[in-house]
Amino acid sequence: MMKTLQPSIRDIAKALGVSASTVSRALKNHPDISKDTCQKVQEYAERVHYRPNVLALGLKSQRSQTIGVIVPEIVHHFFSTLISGIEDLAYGKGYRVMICQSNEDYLREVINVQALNDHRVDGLLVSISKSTLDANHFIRVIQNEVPIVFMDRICHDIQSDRVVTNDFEGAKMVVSHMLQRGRRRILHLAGPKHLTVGVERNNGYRQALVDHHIAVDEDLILHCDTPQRVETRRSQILAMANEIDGIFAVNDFTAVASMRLLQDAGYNIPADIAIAGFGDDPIADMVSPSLTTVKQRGYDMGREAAALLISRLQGIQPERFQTKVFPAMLKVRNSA
Amino acid sequence: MMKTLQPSIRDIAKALGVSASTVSRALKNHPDISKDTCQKVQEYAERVHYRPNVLALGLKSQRSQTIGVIVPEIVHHFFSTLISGIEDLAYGKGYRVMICQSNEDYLREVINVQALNDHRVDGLLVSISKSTLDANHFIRVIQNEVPIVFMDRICHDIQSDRVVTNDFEGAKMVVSHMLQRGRRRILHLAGPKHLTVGVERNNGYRQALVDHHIAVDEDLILHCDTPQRVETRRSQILAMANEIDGIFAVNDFTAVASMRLLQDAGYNIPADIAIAGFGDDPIADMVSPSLTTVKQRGYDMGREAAALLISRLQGIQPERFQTKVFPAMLKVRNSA
DNA sequence: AAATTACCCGCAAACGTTTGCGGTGTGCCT
DNA sequence: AGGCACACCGCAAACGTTTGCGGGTAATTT
Repeated sequence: MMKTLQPSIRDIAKALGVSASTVSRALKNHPDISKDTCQKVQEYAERVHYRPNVLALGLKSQRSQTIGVIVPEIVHHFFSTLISGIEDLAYGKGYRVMICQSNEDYLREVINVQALNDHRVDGLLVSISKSTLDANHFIRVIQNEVPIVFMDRICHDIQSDRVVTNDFEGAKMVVSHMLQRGRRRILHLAGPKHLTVGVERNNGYRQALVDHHIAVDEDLILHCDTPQRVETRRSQILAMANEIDGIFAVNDFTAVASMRLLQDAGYNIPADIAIAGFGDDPIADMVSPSLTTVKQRGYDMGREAAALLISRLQGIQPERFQTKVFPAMLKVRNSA
Repeated sequence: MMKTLQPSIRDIAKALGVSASTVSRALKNHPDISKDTCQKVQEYAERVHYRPNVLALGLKSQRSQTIGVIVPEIVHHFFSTLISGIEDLAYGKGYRVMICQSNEDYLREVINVQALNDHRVDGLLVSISKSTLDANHFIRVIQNEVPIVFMDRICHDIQSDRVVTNDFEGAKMVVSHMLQRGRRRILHLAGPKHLTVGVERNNGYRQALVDHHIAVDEDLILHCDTPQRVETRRSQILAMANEIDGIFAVNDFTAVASMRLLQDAGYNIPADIAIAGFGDDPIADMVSPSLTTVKQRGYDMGREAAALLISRLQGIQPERFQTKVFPAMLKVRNSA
C-alpha cells in the first residue's frame, strides 16, 4: 500500500511549474487566471486528492470555521439529540463541531472551555454542568470575542443568547394534569437549586398546586434528580409512599427509577401512585406502564442554538441578546 | 466588558522587549534562557492569559494532537459510553477528540472522514455505519499515514487495529441460557449480513442451537434490528408468536420493542415467550420484566481503542495489527 | 593581557495558505 | 512606431510557533 503524503498547494505548484499563488487562485476560479490554467490545476488537484489544510486556513483567517459544544453528558438522550441538531445545522453552513462533555464536573468544564478556546473555535454552545456556580471561564472567552449560546442549562450570570424549553409551563401542565385526575399529594423529585431548569420546573409544580388551591408542602419536595439519588433516598421515599398519590420527577430517569422502586415495593402505578417525568426520553415509551412526561424538542433546540450562534458569527447581530423559548408538550401515557 | 484579543508570543515579546524565540523558550524553561527571564516571561504570560495557538502548533509540527471519532449515532448508549472512554483516556494523554456521527449513512461517513482528515487529525477511531460496504475513504486516510482503530463495527477489508466484543461467545451464552431453561424455538432478530457484529451474534445463536442438538430453522432468523423494523414486521412477528418460545434480538432496543409488541398482544413475558437482547443498555434494567441481555464494556473498549491508537501515534508500533477482544458477560434478569 | 569558555539571546526559515501589488507579454489603437 | 489596455501570473508578507545556528557579553582560564 503506497503512502502518499498530503499534497500542499506548493506541491501542486511545483509539479505544474507555476507559483503557489496561481494554484490558490486557480482552485477558486479567480478571474486573473486563465481558463486553461484553472482547468489544469483543478484536474491535477483532483487527481492527487488535494485538500486544503484547515489549520493553515484558520491560522491565516483567524477563524477556524469550528464551533465548540459542551454538554454535561452525551449519554443522556436529550443532549444527544441536541448535538444532532447542532451538527446537522452546522454542517449545512460549513462549520465543524467539536464536542466535549463536562461529566457534570465544574473543573472538567473549565478545561473544556480552555481546550476549545485553544483550538480557536469561533463560538461556543454550552449546557452548563450541575456543579458550575462560577462563570469566569465563560467570561474569559467572551472577552476574546468568542460568542456563547447557552442551551437548556443556561448560565444566569452571563448576558448571552439562550435557547431553552418552557420548563415552567411544561411542569405546570403535567402537574395540572395529575391534579385534574384527582391527585392531591404529589411528591416532587427536584433538581438542584442553582440550575434554572430545576428551578423553573419546581416553580411550575408550585404554580399548578396554587392554581388548584392546594397548599405547597415543602416536605413533598426532595432534591433527587438521578436514579442513584433515588436509590440513596430509597427508604425515605418508601416511607412517604403511603401518604402520596403522585410523583413528578424533574427528569425521566428519575421518574422511572422511582417507578421501579415503588413497583418493587408492591405499589400499583398509576392506581396507587401516578408518576410523571420530564423530557420524553425513549425509555418513557418502553417502560410499563409507559411514562407520562413532557416532551422537549432537543433536536430543534440544537438547530436553533447553532443557527443563532452562526448568525452572530457572521456578523448578523440583532441589537440585543435573544432568548428562544421552545414550548413544552404534554405527553400523556399510562403512568399518570 | 473589555475586549482583549488573544495575546500571541510576539505580543509578549514586544511587551517585554525580548524576541519571540526567547519567549517561546522561556515558557518551556529552556536552559538557554536565564532564570530571571523565564520568570518574567511566565509571569507576564500568566497575567495576560496567554494560551498557545493550537492551529499554529499543528501547522508547524504536522500533528494536531487531535484524534477523530466516527460513530453511527451518539444517542445509542453503547456509543456514548465508548466515547466517554475515548475522551477520558485521550484527555489524559494530552489529546483532543473530534466526534462525528454518520447517522448510519455511508455518504455522511465519507464526508466525516474527509472533514476529519482536513483537520489533520493524527488518527481515527471508527465504528462503521450500517450502509458502509466500500472502504476507499478509509484507505485514503491510511495512505496519508493516519492510522485507524476500528471499534465494535469493524471494517473487514482493512488491515488495522481493532477493538471488539466477543459477540460470538456472548450470543452463544445468552441463547444457551434460554435453551437450558427449556426453550426450543427461538426467534432471532438479526442485524444486517455485512456487519461483523451482526454476523457474529448470528453465528453464536446458531452454535448454541447446534450445541444443544437443535436444527437451525432459517425461517426463525429475521433481519430486524431496530424498533422501527419491529413495527414494520409487526404482523409477521405476531403470526409466528404462537410457534416460538423465545426471542434473541441483536440489540436491546429491538428486544424491548418486540417485548412491548408481544405484551400488547397479550403474551406473557417470559412465561409464554422468553426474550433476550444484547448490549446491556440502561433500558434493560428499566423495563418490566427486566431484560436478560449481554453486557458489553463500552467504556473500557473506548479507552482501549484510544490507548491503542495513541501508542501507535507515538511510534510504539507492535509488529502487526492487534485485535483486542473484550469478553461478553451474560446478564440474567427476568425476561429470560 | 589575551584567549577560552559559558551563558544568554536574536535571526531567520519553515509549516500551508491568502492576497495586494507589481511585472511581463500580447494585441489593439492612433 | 509608440502608447495603452488587458490578460495572466509571480513576489512577498502575514497568521503564530519552533528551532538550528550564530553572535555578543561577561566570567574564567592560561
